[in-house]
Amino acid sequence: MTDPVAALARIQELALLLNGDMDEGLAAFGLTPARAHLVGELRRLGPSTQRVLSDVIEVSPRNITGLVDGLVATGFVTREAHPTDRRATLVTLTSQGTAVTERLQLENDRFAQQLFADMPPRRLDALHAGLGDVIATIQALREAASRG
Amino acid sequence: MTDPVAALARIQELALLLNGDMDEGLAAFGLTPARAHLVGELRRLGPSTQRVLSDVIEVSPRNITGLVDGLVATGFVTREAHPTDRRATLVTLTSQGTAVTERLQLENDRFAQQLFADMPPRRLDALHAGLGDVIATIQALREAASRG
DNA sequence: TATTGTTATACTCTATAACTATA
DNA sequence: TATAGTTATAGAGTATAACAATA
Repeated sequence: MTDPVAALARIQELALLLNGDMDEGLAAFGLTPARAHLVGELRRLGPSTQRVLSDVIEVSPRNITGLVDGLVATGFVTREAHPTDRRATLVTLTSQGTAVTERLQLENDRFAQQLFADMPPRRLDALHAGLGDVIATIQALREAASRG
Repeated sequence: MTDPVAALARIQELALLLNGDMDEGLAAFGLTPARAHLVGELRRLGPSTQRVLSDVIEVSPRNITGLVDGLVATGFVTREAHPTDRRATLVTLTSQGTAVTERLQLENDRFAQQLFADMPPRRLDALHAGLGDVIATIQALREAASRG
């Protein structure tokens, strides 16, 4: 009989560990967490206006200006003229930016393999299912809360 | 047959969700994550010098000065004279600080109950065990990496 | 008029380095 | 000489508000 509080504590401990590792990994590539987030969305979306990035990342337009400034200075992205709207700029991954995001993805996948290499498939299935339940429950609780 | 990459992705998604919820919860009590961490250690350790807090939280002494400044300004802690070392100050939780940390603890526990209320005990056990394995594996990988 | 992105301003978290007061 | 905590300085992430250029 596992104590729910102990189970949550384990999730929280794991979140902390992964966060630390992730931030270190990003720093090794010259990225901060916030900039990596932006670069990741850019990879998913393709060239995007700052306005779109602001909506997707859920951060103020002013903040996007700062993040893009940093990424331009470190060579991950460029600002290009928008073809039809002269108010807007298109933020575009450089080849370096693309290469780094791809390597990050590969590292992440390799880490996943390492992490579960010794876990029996049954146990991995159970873990995956349990995590899915927890995520679903959190989302349900959120919706209930937001509906009042 | 669960894909390890999918399992890691779920852990990362969950970490993100919990982080967001946690930060919101703290903000509702007037605490930032960094200040909440300090207050939590203070609860665990009792009145402590800034030097000790710097070591425990693993953050520069200068940063502790800033965090304590903020917590003093918002009424969570006080700076008291150290009884024997006149260079040092003892950071002490106020009654408000104590009350808030206790409420945070209660909320966390209540959240854990809610989160797992509908999960069968077997499944909770499996999740708990799987998480323990993952944490142990990460720590082992870290040690291996730090030994070169 | 509404929208895009900027400048202006401010707060938090983080760091290193130099300095003061004490040990 | 070493330690505790500060001031000085700097960079990153976050926010709101005012403003320019453009739609």
